[in-house]
Parts: sequence; C-alpha cells; structure tokens
Amino acid sequence: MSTIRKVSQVAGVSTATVSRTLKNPEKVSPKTIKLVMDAVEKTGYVPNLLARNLSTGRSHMVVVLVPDISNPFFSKVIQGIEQTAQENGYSVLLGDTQGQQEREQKYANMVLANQADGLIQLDCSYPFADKDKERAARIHMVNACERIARNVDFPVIELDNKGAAKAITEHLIELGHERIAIITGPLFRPIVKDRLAGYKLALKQAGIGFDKALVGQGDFSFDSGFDACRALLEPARQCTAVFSMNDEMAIGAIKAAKSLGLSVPQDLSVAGFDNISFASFSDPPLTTVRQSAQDIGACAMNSLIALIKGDKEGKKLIKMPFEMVLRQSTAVLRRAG
Amino acid sequence: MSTIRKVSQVAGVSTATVSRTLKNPEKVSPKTIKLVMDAVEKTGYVPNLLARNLSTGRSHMVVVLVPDISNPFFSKVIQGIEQTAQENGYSVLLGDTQGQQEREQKYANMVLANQADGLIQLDCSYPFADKDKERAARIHMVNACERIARNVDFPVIELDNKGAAKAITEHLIELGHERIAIITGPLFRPIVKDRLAGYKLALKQAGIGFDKALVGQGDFSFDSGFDACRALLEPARQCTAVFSMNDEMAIGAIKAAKSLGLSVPQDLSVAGFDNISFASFSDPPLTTVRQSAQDIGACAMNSLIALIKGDKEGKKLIKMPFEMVLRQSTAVLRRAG
DNA sequence: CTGAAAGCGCTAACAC
DNA sequence: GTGTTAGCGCTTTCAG
Repeated sequence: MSTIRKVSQVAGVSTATVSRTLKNPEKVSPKTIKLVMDAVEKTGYVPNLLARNLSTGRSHMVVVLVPDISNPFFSKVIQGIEQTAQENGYSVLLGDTQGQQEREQKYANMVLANQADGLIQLDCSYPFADKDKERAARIHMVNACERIARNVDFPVIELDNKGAAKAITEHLIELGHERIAIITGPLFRPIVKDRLAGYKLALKQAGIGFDKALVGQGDFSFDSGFDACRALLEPARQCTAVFSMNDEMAIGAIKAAKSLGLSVPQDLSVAGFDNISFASFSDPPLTTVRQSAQDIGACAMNSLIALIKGDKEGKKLIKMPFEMVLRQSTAVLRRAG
Repeated sequence: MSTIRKVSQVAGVSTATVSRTLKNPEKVSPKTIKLVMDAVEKTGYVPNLLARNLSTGRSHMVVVLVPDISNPFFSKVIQGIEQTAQENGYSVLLGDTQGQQEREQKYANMVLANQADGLIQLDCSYPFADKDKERAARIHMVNACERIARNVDFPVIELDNKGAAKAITEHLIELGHERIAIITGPLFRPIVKDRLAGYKLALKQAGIGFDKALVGQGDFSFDSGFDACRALLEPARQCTAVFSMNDEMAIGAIKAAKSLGLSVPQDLSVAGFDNISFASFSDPPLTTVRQSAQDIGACAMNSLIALIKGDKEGKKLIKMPFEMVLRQSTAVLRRAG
C-alpha cells in the first residue's frame, strides 16, 4: 500500500500538497499538479478512505433498513436509492432486517458509531433502542414507503395510499361491483390503515355499505392472498370483486378463484397494488395501481442527502403520485340471471 | 459525541483500558470493568468505528457487485450473503452495477481504497480496470452464480449448470418430447454456455439430433422469453416443448403459447430454471430447477470470510446442488393423430 | 501557492 | 492488570 507520504516524497512536495492536488486542484499550481500526478501514477497510489473518513468525520455511507430485500417492490426501491446515492457520491449499506428489531437496532447503531452518515428506514418501526433515543434524535434519517407508527418526527416519503386505494375501489364500483372484498396486510401498519380508509371512503361515497365479512387479512405473501381469497369466496358472501393490497396477494387470489372453478375476470374481478413487474405476466394480466418504487427510492435518498447537507427546509412529507394500470383482471360485473 | 478519552477520564483509567474492556474484557479486572461500563453508560459512549477501522486496517465491510438487484434470483442471493455477513460481523455494501463496467470499477475500487475488506462478484465480468490489475490481484474476491469469463483465478461458487440443464432436458425427453426448443440467455455468458452444453448432451445421449432452428435467444427478461417463444412456435419448427434458461423467460414463453391459442402443458410443455417464488404461482405452475439462491449467497460469503482470514486452503470451485421441481407446466407428449 | 504540524478516535506494543 | 506512547493515513488550519 503506498500512502500519501510516499507520494509526497516521490513528488518532492508535502503531504498537504498531495491532498490538495487530489481534492482541490484549483488551489495548486499546474506544474505541481503534474509532479504529484506523476508520483501518484508511479506509486500506484489509492487514497485510503478509512483515513479520509476519520479525518473528515464523514463516511459517505447510508444504511438502508429493508424488511425483505427479496420482495420485488422493495428491491426496486433499493435500486432507486442506490442509483441516487451513487450519483451523489454515497454508498449503500444494506440492512435486511427481516422485521427483527434486534437487527434493525444493530444496523441503526452504525449511524451512531459514525459508520454511516444517515439512515433510510423502509419499514414502519422506529429502529433505535429506547436507551439510544436521545442520541438518535440528532442523526439523519428519513422514512420511506411506510410511516413510522410511533410519534417521531422524520421526513416521510410515501404514496398517497388512501387516494390510490380509493381510486381502485372506485374503478371496481364503476364496473358495477358492489360486493367488493378487500385483502389487507397486517392491520398495525399505517399503509394498511390508509388503504383501508380509502376503500371505505370510496364505498361510502358510492352509497355502498361496508361489510366486515368482505375483509380478509393477509401478510402480503402469495399464499396469504390465496388463503384469504378462498375464504372470501364462500358463496354466502356473494363477492364479485377483490381488491388486494399488493400484487402478490392478488395473484394468489386469482389462483384461489381458478381453484374454485371461477374465471377471472368473468366471475371475479381482481385488482392489485404496486405494479410489480410480474403483474403484466400473470394470467390474466393484473389491474393494479402503479407506484414508482424507484422514484420513491430516489426521492428518499435525495431527502436524506439534503438532511446531511444541513437543509432544515426540506419537506417533512412527500406524497408520491400513483397511476391506475387497467389490465384484464377486472371487468364489468356480469349480473346473474 | 463522547470519545474514548472522555470515558477514560470519567472512569479514572487510561484509554487503553477502556479499549480493552470493550474488546477483551477477560484481560481486565472485574472492578475496572464495572468502573468503565458505568462511565460508558454515563457518557453514552459509542465507539467510533471509523477510528477503529483505521486503526485496525479492517472495515468489516464487503462489497457485493450485482448486475440487477431487482432480479428475484439475485435478491435472494443477496439475502443469503447479508445474513451470513451479519452473523460474522460483516456488513454488505451494495453495488447494483446494471452491468456497467464503470460502476463495477467504481465499487471494486472501494476495496483498493480500504473501504471494504473484500468483494463478491455475481456477474461474469472482471470488475477491475486493467491498470489496477496488479493491485487487484492481492485483494479478496469471490465469484458466485456466474464464472468470470476472463482467465483469472478466484474462488467460484456456482450451480452445476450443465448437470441441471441436462436433467431438465432429460425430463422432457422422458415425457416423450423430441422437438425440444431452448431459450437461452446471452451466449457470451459462461452459465449460458454450460446450460446449452447440458441440453445438447442430454439430446445426444438420447439419440436426438441437435437442431439449430430450435434455439432461441433471450436476455433473461419476461419479454424476451415471450418473443423467443413466439418465434419458436412457428408451425414449421414442430416444437412440442421449450426449456427456458430462467423462470421469467419461461413465464413469458407460457404467455406466448397462450397468445397463439395453445394450452400449456397439453400443446406445449414449458420448463424453467431457478425456481423463483413466482414459479409456483404462474398458470400453470412451472416445472423448473431449484437452486437455492440463499445458499449460494451464504456459501459465497463464507468463502470470502475464509479468504479474508487468510485461509489459502479454501476450495476454488464449489458446485451447489440442484433439485428438479416438477409442476404442471410439463406433461407427456400428446402424439398427433 | 506550499509546508509544518496538529489532530480525527482508536488500537496495540511495550513497559511497569 | 494497567498506563504510556506511538502510530493508522489523511485533512486542515495557520504561517509564510
């Protein structure tokens, strides 16, 4: 390993000059620059970032807490984060937490330990231990996708979940459906509450009563969508459409319908949420709500960078736009008899 | 920020003792430990890892180069890597390279700059610039999923691609198929060559001639699978089964078949590769080859840790086992007339 | 425009 | 067992 000292000796200048040449060449004379660059070349010098980081007190890293990187929605968000980080000279430390508090805290502590300059939390939990709360209040953190359930105050980047859920429910209503079931995620999660609220609002505005029997709960997995839908399709519930809070469960729901001999969308309309890449390749292709996961990631990273740079002005709540994607899994209600 | 010095003052001991208490408590007397721990508690001390890293020359980070984190197979591999890293005190620096050499080099240079202790490359390219080759030879690197195409010498963790492709082709042959098409990925990639070799070997052993007209090329995306399959299904080619080199393309192929009015598996058997989580929820559920992405990731990380620790003994080539997953997208050939 | 020198906060010999 | 001390390699005032 050649160090800055070796370079300075070879170039016949001080280490300060080498450092300046590399970071602020405009403050160095051209001939010195050449001297230094030649020495760098000759010695094969690569600055030791550990030393630079210690010296400057910045690591140019951010930790990203994600409950499950193998979830296609989150992996897109991460992609957006990584891209933006990269463009701004930051690197991403990946913390796949599996929703475990212990792992969240371990990663979050890297920020307290100066290993990272900031934190993006994609889950809805507050990642610090109570004993660290005071210190944690001074760190840079943004919250994306989910909103931290606890009463803490960090920038949030999220979808207009209520609006989007309302829009997709209205779509089903416009198709003539009234017995519209919903498959939720875990009810403690803010986004689930928001989406449920949007669903109820749409029903209410259309003068359709809310029926608890049409609410099924899942956990955002295929299997849970399948199971929930099987239950919802008991004849007594007379359900003709299902709105699922994500695409995986919607695909599970389609499978459930088929397993009961029903066709989608003739016998049952199914709508999803997220527009994961698989949505257009399901059979039938899935009607869903598109939210740009990459944009959310990019936006979250930009907010974090602003915080790190000291912008106190940044918006505290950014709502990302959504877009309906109408495909073939929803259709006009075929009235019986 | 309280530093080790402040803790040492509060505790009335030297900084060395504080450091020892935190890292090698067995070398410190119980009463001193208590003194120090109380001071740590009181000051809210968190060791500055930047400083520790500089001092020890280890960052306990590894960079992972992945061509596309939103690919469900890779995201599982990363999950395996992250899990194992975590268990061993390492963190993962995510480098989503999009296959761009420039980005690969940027991330790879973090290892040269001491920002990371090692590197896992999931793509088939050599991530260092030629001018850095000499220095790069001394760093710790392992190669997983893909094999670096260039003639360099690093541990490789890969699937038995040839064997798996042979097995799945044999499965189709056993079902009575002889006109078996194949949808490949980019031909320069070693895994594609290996899988193609396995396919050819199976045909040969069964006495079936290899027909170039039954080879379609894709790029591992849904759409490319769709397009390739449409072409392969021209009647003149008389193809009755398709083996696709990954599941996404296989699902695209199923869609292509349906779009031509064919049923899967009655009119066309389709087999995939990878067993991504969607595979069991496609319609029909996909026959495929399971490779445990997480195990590959875990194995890669373990190999890297061994390298970092100085094991020169480690295996240079680890072949991971595969497993056939028979579902409903393949069936016995229905002989015409 | 350049150099000397004092750190950044921690670790690790080496003495005691 | 514990303290002293010299770094790790870089940045950054402050003089000149």
